[in-house]
Amino acid sequence: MTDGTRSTPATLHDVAREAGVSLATASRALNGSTRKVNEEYRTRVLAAAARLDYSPNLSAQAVARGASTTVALLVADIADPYFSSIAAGVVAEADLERLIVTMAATERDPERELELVRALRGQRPRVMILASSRRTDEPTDGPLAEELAAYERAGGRVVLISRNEYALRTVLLDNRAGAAALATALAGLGYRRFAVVTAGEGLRTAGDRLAGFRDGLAAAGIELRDTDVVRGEFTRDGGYAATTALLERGLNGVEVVFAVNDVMAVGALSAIRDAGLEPGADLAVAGFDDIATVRDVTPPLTTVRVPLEQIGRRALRLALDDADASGPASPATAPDAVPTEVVIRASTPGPRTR
Amino acid sequence: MTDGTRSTPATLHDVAREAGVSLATASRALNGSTRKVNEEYRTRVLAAAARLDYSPNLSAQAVARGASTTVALLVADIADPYFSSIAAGVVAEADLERLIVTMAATERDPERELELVRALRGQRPRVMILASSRRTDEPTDGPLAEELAAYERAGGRVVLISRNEYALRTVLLDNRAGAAALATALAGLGYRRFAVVTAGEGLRTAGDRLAGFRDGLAAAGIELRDTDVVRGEFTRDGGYAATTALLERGLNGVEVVFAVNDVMAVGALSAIRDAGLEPGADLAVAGFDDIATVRDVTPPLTTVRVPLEQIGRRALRLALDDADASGPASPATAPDAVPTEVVIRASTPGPRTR
DNA sequence: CTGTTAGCGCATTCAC
DNA sequence: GTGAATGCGCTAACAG
Repeated sequence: MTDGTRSTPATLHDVAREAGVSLATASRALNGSTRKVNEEYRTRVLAAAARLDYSPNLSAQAVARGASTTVALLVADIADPYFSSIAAGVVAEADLERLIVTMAATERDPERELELVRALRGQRPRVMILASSRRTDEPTDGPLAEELAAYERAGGRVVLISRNEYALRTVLLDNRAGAAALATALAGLGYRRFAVVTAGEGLRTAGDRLAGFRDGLAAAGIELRDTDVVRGEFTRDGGYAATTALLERGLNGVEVVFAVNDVMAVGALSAIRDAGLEPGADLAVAGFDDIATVRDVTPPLTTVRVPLEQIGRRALRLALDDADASGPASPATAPDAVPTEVVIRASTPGPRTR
Repeated sequence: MTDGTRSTPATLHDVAREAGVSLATASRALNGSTRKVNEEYRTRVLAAAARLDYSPNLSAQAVARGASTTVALLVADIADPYFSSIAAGVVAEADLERLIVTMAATERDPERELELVRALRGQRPRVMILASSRRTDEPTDGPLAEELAAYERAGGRVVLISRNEYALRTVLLDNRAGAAALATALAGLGYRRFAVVTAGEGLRTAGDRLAGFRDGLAAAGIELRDTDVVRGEFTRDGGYAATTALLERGLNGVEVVFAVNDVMAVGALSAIRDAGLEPGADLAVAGFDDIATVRDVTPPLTTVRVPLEQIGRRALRLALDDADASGPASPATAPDAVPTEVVIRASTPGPRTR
């Protein structure tokens, strides 16, 4: 029961007094490196701490130690399965290191992102992970770069996910190669006329995937017409709207549409169905990411698998493992890209035999 | 460029010296309440801070002020859309208050939850939000309750989401009434034979929804047979497995299956389809939560809408708004439950006319 | 308004 | 091993 007795939390000082030992001893018993304190005192301190409901003040520890136990994570949208899966990975790995994760959402707004980086930097997090989307028009020497550099100079470690236009640690996701492989696979299935549903210009990820898809088609001797590239927001509704626009304009022979991520692809599926057509049969659909739900839509979605949770884990590891302060990896020693894999499902049954 | 020059972050002290003012003045110029410092000094301090890339140390501020700017959020599984939507709401609302959210995942393990609460308490968060699932066998005077009580006694505010078996602030989600309304609606559609896919015993939310569904059926003069209640994990795969078991056992006339949450329902849809049946037509399906994806599955899922993001926002507001330290609301003044709404979609077309 | 000073809670030197 | 003292970065009285 929480009665009205509002008191301040017990401090280490209180514990020391209660146990009849010095502050230093209490500190050592509760945290100090490996056992250096008499077993008797030790148990007395622990008992006192339990009795007083003592909980070490992490802020105070951080100040005294000059180092926090925090990891900052920036994503574009927490409710988006792409980001929440990455976040789950980061949190899981952080937990192993007894690190606490703080999370913020940029909503894909570069200014917000900058503000958040600034604010989060105040935490002096051990690591800062940026999973939020990078933009093509983003200068590598702008204020964000400045901020990140300052953070690193002060001993922080930043990890980018996906692209490494900055000279910073990066979990490389080869969007371009993945999309190319998808295009190759679809061409192998016999498709010849393609359309792409992508995000508005400016988003690196979307741009790379489109470019990669073009690469793959070109390798198969297929050209992607600019008029067959439609754009929408990088969301389910954006995919729905763009696909609807494509349909209204008239397919003109397009057999399959590639949406640059799965949430847009799912929107595409619904748009096709709402237009009275049958996804897969009348118009095939492929996505990218392999988020959990694409197995359960109808037809199950062909996509490019990206190990989202692992990416999150890897991002944290990357920052923690080279604690030798050797600085960010140079492009030459850049880590291998995370492996992606084309997964063909029923949404691309092969072109209709007529 | 981050060159090798690794330095410690600039401190307020540095800024003060650089600006040629006292520590106090620098502090006031950068944070101190409304303008009390000479405009000239003010700009000088700001300039110095910018020049030095100064970023206030939040930990130090927290220690000095005796109050943090942190909100701790506990969820069962970050990648689950139910929780990530709530989290998105919490983060969005926290952002308005310039509060930082720290997140942890209990993985539905009560022991983990306790550990996490203990660990998070060290942050001295202003608010602690528990969205992780409560269990029926959970004592209201166990160690978790103790821990939460201690936290509140020390001035913290905890908010529970869903159930209020504890005497703590709660965002009430009337799972029971929602499920009852769903049962009523389905009965109104003409269904007479029901099955339920639920989680293993012990989860409050699952239990309440099952009970409510029973209530609703009973009101319609329909009995739910115990043999028509199948259990699985509280996940998509759990729903899939349980439904598969139900199908293998034989439907025996069951017309519609209610899965106690949408992720399980989505699994049910796939299980039905994989068994060679047509969801909706051969076996209707209903879920609970109205997560984003259920509009895009086939057939679109009948469910009970729960304003997940709003719940997250409301949880934070609840904790912040009664900063008058009046303590947790008594049951009598408990806040209204969040409104839920039955949403009938194509997955429950009404019983087959044979 | 500004500067000086005393803490905040804790880790960690340094003597004992 | 243990305790006393110093300092981490910052805020908040407290005097000027």
